[in-house]
Amino acid sequence: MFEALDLDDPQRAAATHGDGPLLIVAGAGTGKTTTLAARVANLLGRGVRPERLLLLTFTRRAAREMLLRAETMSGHPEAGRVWGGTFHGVGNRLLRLHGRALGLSPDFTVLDQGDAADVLGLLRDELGLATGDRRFPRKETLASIYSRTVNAATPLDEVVARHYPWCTDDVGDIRALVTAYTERKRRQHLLDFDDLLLFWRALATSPETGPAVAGMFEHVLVDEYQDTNALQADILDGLRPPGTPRNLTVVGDDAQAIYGFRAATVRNILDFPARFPGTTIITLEHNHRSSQPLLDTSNAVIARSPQRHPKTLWTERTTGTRPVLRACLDEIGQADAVCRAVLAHRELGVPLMRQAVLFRAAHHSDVLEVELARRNIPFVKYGGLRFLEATHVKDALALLRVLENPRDEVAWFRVLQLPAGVGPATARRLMQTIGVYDENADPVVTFIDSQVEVPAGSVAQVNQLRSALSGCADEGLMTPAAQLERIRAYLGPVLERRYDAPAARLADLDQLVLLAQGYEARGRFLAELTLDPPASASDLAGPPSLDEDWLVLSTIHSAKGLEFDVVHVIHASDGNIPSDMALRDDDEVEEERRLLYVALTRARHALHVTYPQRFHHTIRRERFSTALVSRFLDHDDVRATFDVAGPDVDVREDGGPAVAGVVSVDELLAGLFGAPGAS
DNA sequence: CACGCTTATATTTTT
DNA sequence: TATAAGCGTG
Repeated sequence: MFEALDLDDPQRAAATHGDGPLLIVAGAGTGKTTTLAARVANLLGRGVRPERLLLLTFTRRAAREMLLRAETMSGHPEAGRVWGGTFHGVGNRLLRLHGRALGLSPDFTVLDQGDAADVLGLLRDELGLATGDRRFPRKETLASIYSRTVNAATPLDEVVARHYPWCTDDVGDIRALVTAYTERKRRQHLLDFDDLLLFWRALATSPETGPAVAGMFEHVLVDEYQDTNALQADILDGLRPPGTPRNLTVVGDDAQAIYGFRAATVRNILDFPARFPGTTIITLEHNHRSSQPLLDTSNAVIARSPQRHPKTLWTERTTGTRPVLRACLDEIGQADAVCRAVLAHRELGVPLMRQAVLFRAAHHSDVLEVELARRNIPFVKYGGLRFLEATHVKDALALLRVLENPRDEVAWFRVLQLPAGVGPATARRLMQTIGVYDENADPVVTFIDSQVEVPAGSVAQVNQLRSALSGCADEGLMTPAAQLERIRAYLGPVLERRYDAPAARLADLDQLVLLAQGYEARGRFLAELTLDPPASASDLAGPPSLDEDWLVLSTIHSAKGLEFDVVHVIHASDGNIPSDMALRDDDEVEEERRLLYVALTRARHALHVTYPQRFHHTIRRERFSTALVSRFLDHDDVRATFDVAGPDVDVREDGGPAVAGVVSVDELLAGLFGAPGAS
């Protein structure tokens, strides 16, 4: 079955490898997705039951795509029954099945990073840490400190000293806070992202449950291994029963490690052969993606990385256009240059969907997005979408969460403050009254049935909340979507009271109802939404138009593993790549270099790298600074691989307004040919 | 005690 | 930009 598949020799060796640990060191564009999918297909072909296979990927989307390909390759219709997903997603499923042995209730609530920060914020108040004369770290910072400590498996003092030095004096308080946080999560059946990994490891390593869990899987395959952390490595270690062959396959590229901020460590790849004796190592160096001129640039950039596992990528596609490095006057000039290049490639036959604009931080595309909208160039943006972080979306989900887990304190705290006139103090008192903290109480029923004491002006609104909850709780047969419809009806007036323009927010709630369609169980919907939130506006609303073409905008992180015919990297200036925020030590700077490398290696045929020579600070509006090209590109040998272009002086001169005549002609033409309603 | 106002402040990347 | 903390008012 593999003969038809067009694998090169090392790929085939990896796909058909028998039992025992296998490390595939796969350079960018060397077809690791194909190889991994082929290996899954091969295992299925050898008679391994799909449900005895575990495929761990970085995103759920990656798992889906890989299993789809495996299904096509193998002609095996059951690849869908393979256990596939992220570490967190699989941990969630396993813990709902087997968590009872660890004292977990199977209907625990999963907290995302924001929820975790909210819990920490509540405790921060309760412990009186915010009221001192000293500033205490913000709840978001506290959540990062906690998460980093857990994932890096490093003592708190060290993490704080190294990554949060300004919090050194607060370590004692942070420690007390974390103790309270852990205790509260346990009492309220809450698991944060890190708990999913911690409990999974506990499940896998416990003498009681370990053998059963380890026995579930005959083969385990892990993608993007360079971006896993110490905790995840421990989990893999515990995932095979002692004395059986370690049928563990990991794929990764140390040159593409970009999740150090999440405590990922390249040690996992480097130490793999030592940790799993008898490891077979296969290196993929044959690049099937990029033309040689683009590889020359990528190779030159990564060659300066000091801690590199040396690899020489090569390709048969020795011809092709050279990449372009373009300095622009300012962000407007950059947006203009990108639009022109995008349209020029489209004229040459590259659809917008095969082109991507990549950037370091989500807000780097703001100016470009305005320009694209102005020119009627459709696009979807990946990364940086904060749909689930919007207050009104959190409110709706909090109502659902209260119904699912009546002990969920943060959800109650949010829900009870929805009626006007009820603030933090009243909410806290109500939570005591209805028994949120009482293991044997049913707070939802108590709240609905008993007359609780609230401020006189709030009675009517509290009754509306009561009736909304009872409307959802009454019927056990109501689907999550139907419950959300009821919640939306309740929240309508609340949003109208609170916001000037409630329409857009109500539309978000409609999206939420749509996302819930097809789910039978409320708990499952909540957990999956948390673990796999919509990654782009198109995930929510569907593509801009079904028969239309659209440009991809993405953070570099979210573009990991993807490829495009044409890639435009923007804001390639020092301060953005590398980010000013990531200059604390050499390790951080090197991670930024690899980030640029990841961006460059997404391109198949053409690559445009641009940077504005002057850009405005979004914070202090009046100020702008002069930017230099990224330090990773500012070397003669790197520049030599580019065609270098200067600013587009015909667009703007020294920051003045665009030439009036050009604009009015464009507007005239847009009026004649543009879509109805477009200016 | 809630809420609307002001001022200071810190900003990346994501499961 | 958006959140947190502080202050005055009802």
